[in-house]
Parts: sequence; C-alpha cells; structure tokens
Amino acid sequence: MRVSTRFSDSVHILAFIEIYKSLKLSSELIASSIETSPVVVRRLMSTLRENDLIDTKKGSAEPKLSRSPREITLLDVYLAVEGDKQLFTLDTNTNPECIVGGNIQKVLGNYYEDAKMAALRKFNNVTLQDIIESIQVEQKAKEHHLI
Amino acid sequence: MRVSTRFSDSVHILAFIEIYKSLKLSSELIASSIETSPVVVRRLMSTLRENDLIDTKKGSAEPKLSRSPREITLLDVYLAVEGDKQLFTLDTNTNPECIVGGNIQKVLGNYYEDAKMAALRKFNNVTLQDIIESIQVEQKAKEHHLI
DNA sequence: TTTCATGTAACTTTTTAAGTGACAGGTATA
DNA sequence: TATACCTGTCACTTAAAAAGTTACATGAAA
Repeated sequence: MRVSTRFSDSVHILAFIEIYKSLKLSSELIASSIETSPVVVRRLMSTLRENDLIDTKKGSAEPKLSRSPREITLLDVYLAVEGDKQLFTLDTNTNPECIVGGNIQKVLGNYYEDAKMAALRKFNNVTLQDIIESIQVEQKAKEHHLI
Repeated sequence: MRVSTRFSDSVHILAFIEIYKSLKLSSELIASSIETSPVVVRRLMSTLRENDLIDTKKGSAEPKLSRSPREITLLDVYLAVEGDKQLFTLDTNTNPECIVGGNIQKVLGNYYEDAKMAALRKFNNVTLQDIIESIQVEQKAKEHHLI
C-alpha cells in the first residue's frame, strides 16, 4: 500500500498551529506548508480534535492547541493518528497445524511488542516544544549559512 | 498499500528450516506452513541467501542456515528483508519556503531515527535460537492443556 | 446577506507487496 | 539416461491502505 505520512503530517500541523498562531490558520494555509490538499489537513485535524490535541470551531479558521506544547509528546500524536496499529507486521495467516505456523505469531508478537515499546518510549520523551525549538534552531542555522 | 509480512515470514522460514532440517525442505512444504505460495517463499529465500543467512542449491530442496541459530538475530533478518527502510515515515514533500515545511523533515527524521534504533537494538538481542525455543515452549504448553 | 471555512461523505488514484503463471535450467533417482 | 521434481526468476494481476479529489451542508463573521 501507499506509505502513511499521517504521523509526520500531524506533527507538522501541530507545530504550524503553534508557530503561526497569530495568523488566520485555514486548512488551505496549513495544506500549503505540507503540500497536500486542505481536505487531507481537515481530516487529520478531525482526528487530532477527537484525541483532545486541538480545539477547532466549525466555520472559523482558528484552531488552537488544547494544551501547552510542553504537554504534548510525539507519543500523544502517534497514538492519536496510528492508534494501536502494530509497528512490525505479523503474518496472521499461518498454518495452525504446523509447530512453527501454530506458534510463531504469539512468539514473534511478543518480541515485536518489546521493540515497539522501546520506540514509543522514545516518543514519550519528546515534546512538541522540543520539535518547535529544533525547527527554529535549524532555521537560524540555515539563515546563518546564507550570510 | 498492502502491509508487508516479509519480516515475519522470513523469520518463519528460518525457524522452519532449522526445526525441520531432517525433512526435504521444498519451497512448497515451507509455503504450506506459512500459507502462501511457493514463489513467495522462493523470493524471500533469495533475499535471505543474498544476505548470507541461508545456503541453497538450485534444483535441490535442501536449504540450510549459513550459521548457527545462536548467531542469527532478528536484526540480521530485519536488515536483510527491510534494508534501511524508514520505520516511521517522513512526508518528504513539504514546502521548503515555510519555516515548518523547510525544517521538519530533518528534525522529525532525527527523532524517528532514535526511536528506530531503540527498536532495532531490541531485535539485536534476540536470536533465532530464542525464537525456536519459544516456539517449542509454546507448543508444549499447548499440548499440556489438551491433557 | 454574502463570503469564506469547516466537517464529512463518496469516489478515484497511487503505491506497494502478495499472489499467480510460466519457464529455463539444475538435481537426482528409478 | 530419461523422467520427475525443484529452484530461481520474470512478468503480470490482484489486493489493500492511504492520499487526493469533488461535492456539499452548515456554521462564522464582516
């Protein structure tokens, strides 16, 4: 299938909302930064709203973060848009009559879960504030090189 | 897209080869355990062979592990079949003229890399031997419950 | 009251991997 | 040594998930 960029794009939306909170934040403007369509942005924002990460008002282009960027982690965003989707994919159709086919799902699934948890713990230690500050540092570094 | 089960299926193949090494290991037999087609198995086995995890002989149904199952880790298998594919997907098409769009790929990419490394370190600590023993334990537990 | 936005539904396109059919060439054994 | 079987690989089809698109009812605001 096509690869999902929902996680990346959602972080993008949240950072954009915070950094440009003084502007009129229409889905069209946000979409122009992500280079996607306004509908895709609105769909992602619906998910973010359902997960209490942003507040929006129908008909009005003024989305706001539901809480401080210091209190939103990458894990919050990941769970909002990817839910409990498995990160490493098990083949769930193996032959139960075979010793390997009949047991590998449970066995591998446990190791997959360990690995996924290790990754998600990393995300739990990164806040939206970290992302925003890193973006700003990168931007300044970029501008510095131009001089 | 369709979700990739190559990693799972490759571990399955390796465990199967080791557990049933006394049998004639045709791609058809292995495929019956994975419940897929022999061509899919042969394709995966080609990749495993290219990455020095198994030895095969054209025309002859006797694949062998290239080294002891204690010396093959889940990471070896993952890297063989997934290569350096990103685990969390960046949106690589964002607006470079925007502060967010122009810097988020690098910033998020770094955090994604940290999370991926944390997961892959877990896989580096699990051997094919661990998988095989876990499968056998699960099987015995299953049989025990039947009595 | 007109203009602009959101929220959402329905549909199409894109992408990636699995599945399928075919076949040249190697293996092995009756 | 003929025959049956198997691998390795190619080309093509199908399946599934998400992005992209079109459309529109409804709300906001000047």
